[in-house]
Amino acid sequence: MNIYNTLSRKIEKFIPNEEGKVKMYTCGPTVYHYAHIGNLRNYIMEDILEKSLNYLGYKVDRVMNITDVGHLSSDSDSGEDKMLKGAKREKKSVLEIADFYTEAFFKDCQKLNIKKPDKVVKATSCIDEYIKIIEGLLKKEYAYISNGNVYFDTTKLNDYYVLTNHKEDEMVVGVRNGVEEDQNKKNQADFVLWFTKSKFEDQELKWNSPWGLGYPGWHIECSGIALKYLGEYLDIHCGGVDNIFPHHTNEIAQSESYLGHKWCNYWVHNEHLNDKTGKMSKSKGEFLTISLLEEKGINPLAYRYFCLQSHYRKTLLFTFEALEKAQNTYNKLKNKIANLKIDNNEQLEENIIEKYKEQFKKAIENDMNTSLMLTTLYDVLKENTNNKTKIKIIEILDEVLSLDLLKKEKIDQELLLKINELIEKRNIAKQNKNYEEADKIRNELEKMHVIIKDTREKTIFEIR
RNA sequence: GGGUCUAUAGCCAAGUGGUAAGGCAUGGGACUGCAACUCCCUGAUCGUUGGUUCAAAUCCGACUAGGCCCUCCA
Repeated sequence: MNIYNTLSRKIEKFIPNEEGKVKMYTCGPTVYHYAHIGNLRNYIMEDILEKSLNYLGYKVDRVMNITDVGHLSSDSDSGEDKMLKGAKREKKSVLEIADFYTEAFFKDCQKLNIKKPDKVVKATSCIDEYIKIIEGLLKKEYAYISNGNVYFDTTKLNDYYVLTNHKEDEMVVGVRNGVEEDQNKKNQADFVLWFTKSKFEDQELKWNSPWGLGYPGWHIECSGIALKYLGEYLDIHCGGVDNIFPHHTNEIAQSESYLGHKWCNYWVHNEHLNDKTGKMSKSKGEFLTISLLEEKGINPLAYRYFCLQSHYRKTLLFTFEALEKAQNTYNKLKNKIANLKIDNNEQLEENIIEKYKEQFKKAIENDMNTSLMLTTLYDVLKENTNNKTKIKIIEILDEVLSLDLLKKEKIDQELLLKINELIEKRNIAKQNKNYEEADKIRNELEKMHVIIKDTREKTIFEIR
């Protein structure tokens, strides 16, 4: 497989440390609020990556963290803690908030057919690991203590800005509003590993440490969890492009200084979902959640399709119009597939299956080109072969795409009776040329989300 | 100001030096009582501008526009 590596800024051939196995770490959500659909684009693409690697025959060992502690909105020990802010907003404890939104997050994932990673780890469950790493960094003098907090000394590294090519003197400090500089740091680029001094008097979660009662800095969390669950050598680390700096840059600094060798070979970053004003965020513009889309009549899987049409390294512009079109496309595709009727005498054409498995593989290997993966689907539909073979191929491809292409809605028996009754009534009306009555029934069915189709033999229907 | 990414039809896109895939939308037609579904037909000098080359959407330079990052973030 070829994949773009932020470390080299090039598309590289993917070679894991251990043949046939992939150790993959993906930055998870901070569970202080619902995920918006922009966040979820990232998880959809990571899901495709994991499933693509499976498709290529790799055994993927994947870990995702849940940030349920100490996510400061600023570098200094001022500002607000996001978890705490969420807790205050809803008058709950930090842990209650974390549990609630973790569950909400995985519910959204489920609706989008995003597989839950085998290992999902809460940040608060690995405090000992962070302390161990910080102690190691202090011992090696990569870290120092200042006014109660422990900081990472970025001047100890030859190349701190491996991911970005930033030049320190040309960086603007506090470019974002509300960022305060921490006066305890020795250098501008240093970052906190452990806080004991906090201006939050009501910080709920604190742990004992060699440096006093406190809580971990944000970046140490991912390093700690990855090292604990995936070992010293990581193959792939994923996240959104906004995490390249400082989060991932700092992870590399901590982990490699602690380990004394290179840590992760491939850094894979997903581009954002933008609205017309730019990056979607929880703090500005419309806060679009999966539930909100559903309220507007959008199938979550149509949103998944919308994302797959594009490429993970390209910003994608969100509009309701574009999404509705994607839903239309998705429905058409499902219709076409549903119309493939199998004749029992049909034999699977293995050479055709192989041909498309290969085509799909090429799309994956081409830097995870999801748009080409979807094209493969359309090629299959047009292929000169029997339906049994087509369905077999679609089944194989859908293991990666996860669009429920072959899934039929389960219909409640009572509803089914009602629908058939109405259809029959309509057909009688039609026979009597009572079209007014026929159309009335059709409208009634439409209100029940039942779309009918008159075919030569009989009237069939589907539920949207 | 610095870093980084992007630019192909109304939209999403393929393309990896040999003369622009595919999908949706649009328009036309078949089918239908009218629709829907389905099927057939329907569109591009590839942001601008120099250069390299027999040949450039593709390589190089400049410019333009936009996104993201520069200590919240997917």
